[in-house]
Amino acid sequence: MNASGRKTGMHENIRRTIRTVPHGKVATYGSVARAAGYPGASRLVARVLQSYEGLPWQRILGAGGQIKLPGEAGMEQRFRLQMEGVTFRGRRVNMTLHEHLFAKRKPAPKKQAKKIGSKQAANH
DNA sequence: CATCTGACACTAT
DNA sequence: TATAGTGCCAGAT
Repeated sequence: MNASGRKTGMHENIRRTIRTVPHGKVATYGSVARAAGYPGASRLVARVLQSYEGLPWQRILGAGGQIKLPGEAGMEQRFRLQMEGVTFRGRRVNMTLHEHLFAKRKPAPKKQAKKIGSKQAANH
């Protein structure tokens, strides 16, 4: 990692978080961002979804369970979700039944002020 | 380095 | 419920 701090790690964290959303469940951009450790970076989640392949992108929705994908892509997302057993309430997903709750996470990835003696102290 | 842009979120109207 | 303005964050120009 960089002395300055993490860099590519952000995308990696977000990707990992997205993969934890199980089949038949959904999450929102905002909740994924928080769970990954980047509260407020909802737009970053969207960027990651477009940048990487192999992610369960259909399980990520806008606040309230709304599909944010425009046009046909949005229709496909809805279709895929329904294939997974996800139900809708009008145009939005019934979050009450399908929202995936992430485990609590650190408020932020801030640089921990040197915590304990580090791994070296423990020595291997 | 300044701006613009986008699969967003939140609040006010 | 729909629209508009503001805040966010990183990548592209």
